[in-house]
Amino acid sequence: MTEQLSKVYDSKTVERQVNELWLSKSYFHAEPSRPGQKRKAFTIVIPPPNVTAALHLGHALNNTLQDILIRFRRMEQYEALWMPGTDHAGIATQTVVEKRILAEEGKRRTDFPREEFVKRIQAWKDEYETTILGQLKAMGCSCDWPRTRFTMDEVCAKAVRAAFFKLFKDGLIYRGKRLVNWDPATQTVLADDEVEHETIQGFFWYLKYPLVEPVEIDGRQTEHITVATTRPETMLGDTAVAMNPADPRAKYLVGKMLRLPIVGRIIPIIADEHVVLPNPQSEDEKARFSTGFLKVTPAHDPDDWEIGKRHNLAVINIMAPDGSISDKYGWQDAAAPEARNLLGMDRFEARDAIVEWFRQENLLEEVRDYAHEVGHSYRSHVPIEPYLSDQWYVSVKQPIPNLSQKFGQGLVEGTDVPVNSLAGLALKPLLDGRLRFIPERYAKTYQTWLENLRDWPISRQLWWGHRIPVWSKSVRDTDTIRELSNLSERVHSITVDTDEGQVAFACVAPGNEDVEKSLEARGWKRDSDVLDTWFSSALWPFSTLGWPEETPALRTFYPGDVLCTAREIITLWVSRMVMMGQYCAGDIPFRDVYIHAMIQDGEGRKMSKSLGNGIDPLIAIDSHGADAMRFTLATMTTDTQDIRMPVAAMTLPDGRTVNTSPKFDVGRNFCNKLWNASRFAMMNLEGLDPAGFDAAKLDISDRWILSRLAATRDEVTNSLNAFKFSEPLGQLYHFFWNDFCDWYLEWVKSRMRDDQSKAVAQNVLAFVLDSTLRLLHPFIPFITEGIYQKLNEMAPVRELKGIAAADRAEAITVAPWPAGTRPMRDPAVEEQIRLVQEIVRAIRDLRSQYNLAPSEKLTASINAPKAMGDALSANNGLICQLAGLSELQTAENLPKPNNAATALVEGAQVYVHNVIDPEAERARLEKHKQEIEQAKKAVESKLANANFVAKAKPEVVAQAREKLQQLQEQLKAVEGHWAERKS
RNA sequence: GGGCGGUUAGCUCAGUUGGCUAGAGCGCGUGCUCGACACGCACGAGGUCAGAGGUUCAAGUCCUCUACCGCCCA
Repeated sequence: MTEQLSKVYDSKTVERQVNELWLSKSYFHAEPSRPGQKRKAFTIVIPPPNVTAALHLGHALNNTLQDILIRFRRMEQYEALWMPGTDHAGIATQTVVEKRILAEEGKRRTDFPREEFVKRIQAWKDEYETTILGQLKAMGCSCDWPRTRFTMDEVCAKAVRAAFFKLFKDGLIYRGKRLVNWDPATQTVLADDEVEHETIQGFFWYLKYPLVEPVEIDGRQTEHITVATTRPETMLGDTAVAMNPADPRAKYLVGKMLRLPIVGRIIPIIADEHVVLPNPQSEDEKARFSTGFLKVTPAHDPDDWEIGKRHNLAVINIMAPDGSISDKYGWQDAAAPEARNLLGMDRFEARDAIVEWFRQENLLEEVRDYAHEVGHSYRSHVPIEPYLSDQWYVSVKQPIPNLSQKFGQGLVEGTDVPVNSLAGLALKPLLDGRLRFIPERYAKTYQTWLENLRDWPISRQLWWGHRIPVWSKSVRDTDTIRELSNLSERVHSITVDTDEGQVAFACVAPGNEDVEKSLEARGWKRDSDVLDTWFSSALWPFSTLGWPEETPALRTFYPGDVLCTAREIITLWVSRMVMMGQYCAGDIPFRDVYIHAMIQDGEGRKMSKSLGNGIDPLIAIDSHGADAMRFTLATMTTDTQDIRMPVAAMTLPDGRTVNTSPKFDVGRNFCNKLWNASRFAMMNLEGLDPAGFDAAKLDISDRWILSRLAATRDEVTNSLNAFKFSEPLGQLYHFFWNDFCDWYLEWVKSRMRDDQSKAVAQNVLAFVLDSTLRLLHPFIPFITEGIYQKLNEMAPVRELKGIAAADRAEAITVAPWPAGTRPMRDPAVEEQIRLVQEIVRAIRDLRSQYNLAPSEKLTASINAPKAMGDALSANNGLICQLAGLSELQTAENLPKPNNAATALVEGAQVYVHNVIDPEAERARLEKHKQEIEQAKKAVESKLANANFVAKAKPEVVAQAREKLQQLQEQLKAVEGHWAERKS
C-alpha cells in the first residue's frame, strides 16, 4: 500500500519538493523547434524588475497573474515561453548605491574612478538579482530560467548598440540644446515622465521693476511695473517682461525698457498672448494672481523658453549644475556688487536673499500665499530645475522614408503624427485594433500620450547604464572628416554647430571595437553619458531573444502575445516597446496588454517603504504559503484600479516584527481544504479499477458532479481567455468547496462502504479530483502538483470509459488542460439535485431551529405535487443521508402529522415529525407568512399594472404569474398550518 | 487644469445586454469534537445599493447633476 498524504498540509515541504521536481525536469523550457503545425508558440516577457531592491507585493501580484496565464497556455499545449530577467534601472540603482556608499564609507561617486564605481554597482546588482530570481522561484513562477537576461548583459547590449546605430543612421537621433528637467541633486536629466508633480504651499512674490523712463498711463505717471513670480531667484536671468497685447496698458508700455533690479540689465517690455490678463473676479486662479506682467527667463522656464524663441530673446543661464547661482555657465553681466553677493548661493538661499533685497529696496509690493504644482525628481525628490543643456534626443514625429512602404505614409487621422514616424508606429496598431488593452479604458492613456508626444531625451549624466556609442571630434582638425570617409559601413556621422565650433559626431556600429580603438587613438572622445534606462527596456521583447540576429528563438517567439503590467508604465515602457518593436523587429511585440490593479493598504494608501505598510512576498509565503498568497492575490484581481489589502503586523520567532495580511487566510484555508479533501479521496481510491467502470451504472450524484465539473471547466476556460482572474477562482472555489466537498464527498462516503457501488464511485472520484487539480493548477501550482504526484502513485489511471479518456502526464504542470466535456452536462440532473439540496437545507434549518442534535435521526415526510414528489422519491437516499433522516416518505396530498414542524420548499411542504414546541412553530409560521405576503404583494402590484403586462417581455410576465401562483399556494399552506396551531 | 476609477452587509469585493425576495469570503451569533478538514461542519442574523433628479412597465445596472475617496497626465 502506498503511503497516504500527510495529515497536515505543510506548504513549505510541498513547495520545496515541487520546485525541485519542476526545475530538475526543465518543464518550463520552451524550445523553438517544437512549435509547428500542431503546436503554437505563446510568449510573455516579464516586466524586468529593477535590481534596486527585493520584490514587493505588487511584483508578487504582477508575476502571479503572468504565471497563471502562462501555465494555462502551457497546459493548453502551447509552446509557452515566459522570458525572465531584470532591469539595470540606471538612475534608480546608481542613486541607491551612491547613498549606501556615502552612508557606510563617507565617499561620493566622484571619489572613485568610473570603472571602479561601476563595479560597485555591479556587485549590488548581482546581489539583488539573485534575491529577485529566488523570490520569483519561491512564488512558483514558471519562467524559462536558463534564458534569464539582464538589460545590460552582452546580448542586450548588442541589441542596444544595433538599435542606436539604426536610429542614428536614419537621422532620428539628434543633439539639441534644450531646457531639460534637471535634477540638481543627482545632476542628471529626467524625462518628463520621471518628474512627479506635487502641490506645494508656496508664495507669489510681487516684485517691482523700474522703468528706465517713467511713462504716463491715462494721465498717471508710472515709474514701475510689477511682476508676480513663484521663483524670484530666476529674475537674475530675466531678459524681458511680457504683457498681453489686449491689456489696455500695452499701448503705453510695449517697447519701453526696464532696468532689471540687482543686475542692472536693460530689458524690453514685449507683447505676447501667452500672458494671462489680470482679473480679481476670475474663476481662473492664474488670472486672480496675475498683474498682467510676466517676467521672462528663457533659460529657466519652459514657457519662457517658448516666448524667448518667439521674440528672439537672449538666454541667460544663472545656475551651476548643482543648482547654485553662478556666472560660469552663461551669465556674463554679473558685475554689480548686489549680484556678485549672490554667486555660490544655493537656489533657495538665493531666493530668500533676493526677496529680502527687494523688501529693503521697497520694491517688494506684496507676498501672497499660493498653492501650486512643483515638479520633483522621482529619484531624489528635490524640485526640478528647468535647465539649458546639450542632450541626445530621439525624434519621434519625424517620418522615416524607408518605412513608408511597410507602414504607409501621411498622418494618423486627426493628429499631427506621421504614420511612419516612431510615434505613428506605436499609435497605428492600437487604432487598427491589432493592439488591445485590457481593461479597455487604458488604451486612452496610451493614445493620448502618443498623440501629444514630444521628442525623447535619451542621454543621462550617469555612470550606470549603456554608454552612448558616439565619438566626437572637432572639425577644425582637418583630419576629422577624412578619418571617417573610409569607414562608411561601420560608422555613421553627423556634424553639429556647437559653442566650440563645428563638431563631428560618429556613431559606431556594434561589433567594431577596432574602429572604436582607432578613433580614440586619433583623439576622438567617447560621449561620457549613458542611455535612458527605458531605451534598453524598449528593446526587451526582442533583445532577450537575440535580435538583431535572426535566432530561432526570435523567429518562433516574436511577436509575443501578452504583456502584463501596472498602469504607471503604460507611457514610459509599453508605448516604447511597441514603437521600437515595430521599428527594429518589424512588428508589435505583443497583442494584448493586461493592466492590473495597484495594491494599497487597508486605508487605501500606496504601499511604501516610508509608510512601513509594505508586505514582503517572502514573509507572506512564510506565514501562509506561496499558493495561499497567489490565491488571495488572484481572487482580489477584478478589473478595478486598486486593490485594498489590510496589513497586519506579525512577530516572527526571532522577535522581528513584519507585515503580513489576514487576507491570505482565505488562500491558506482553501489550500488546507483542498489538501484534506484530496487526502480523503485518496484514502478511498485503493483498489481502483478503471476497467470495472460502467457508464450505465453512474448514479445521479455522479452525473450531477460530472455535469457541474463540465460547466465549471467551460466557465474557467472562458474567464481565463478573457483575462479574468477573480472570476475563475470564484467558480472553482464554489465548485470544489460547495459542490464537491459539501455534497458529493458526503454522498460518496456511504457508497464507498458498499462493494456494489464502490467501483463506479471510485472512478468518478478519481476523475473529478484529477480534473479539479488541473483547473486549479495555474492559480495554486505547488499544492496541486504535490497532490497530483501522489495521485499518480495511488491511482495511475483516471478515466471514465466511454465518457472521458485518460490523458496522464508525469507532472500536472505539463498535463493537458481538461478537455471540453459537453456530453457530461445534464441540466435535468442539476435541477433534480438542486431540489434535493433545497429540501436538505430546509430540514437542517428546522433541526437547528428546534435545537435537535445533529446526531439525532429524524423522521420526515414531504407533501409535494406529483412530478416533484416523484423526483424526490427517486432521491430519497440522498436526502436522508445529508439531512440526518432515518425515514422519509414523499407523496401527493400527504397530510401533516401531529406534532410536526413545517418548512416550505417551492411547491412542497416538508414535515419533520415529533417536534413538540407549538409556540415556536407558531412563531415561525407567522414570520413565514409575513414574508410570503410581502413577496406576494410585490408581484401582485406588478401584475396589476396594465403597462407592465402590455409592455414587458412576455416571458417576464409569465414568470411573474407563475411566481404569484406559487406564492398563493405557499400562503394557503402556511395559513392552514398556522390556523391548526392556533387552535 | 485635463482624463480615469471608486462609493453595494461591520470589512474586502462580485453583480454580464435594465427583469424572480441584491450575492460571496472574512467577521458576527447559535449549535456541532458523527473516522478528510476547527485553516472545519450546519444553520442564522446583517443592505434606503453615496445623495438628488431623469428615462422606463421595470434602475444597483442607463442619463444628468452633487458630494466624498483615490489614481494618472500637464
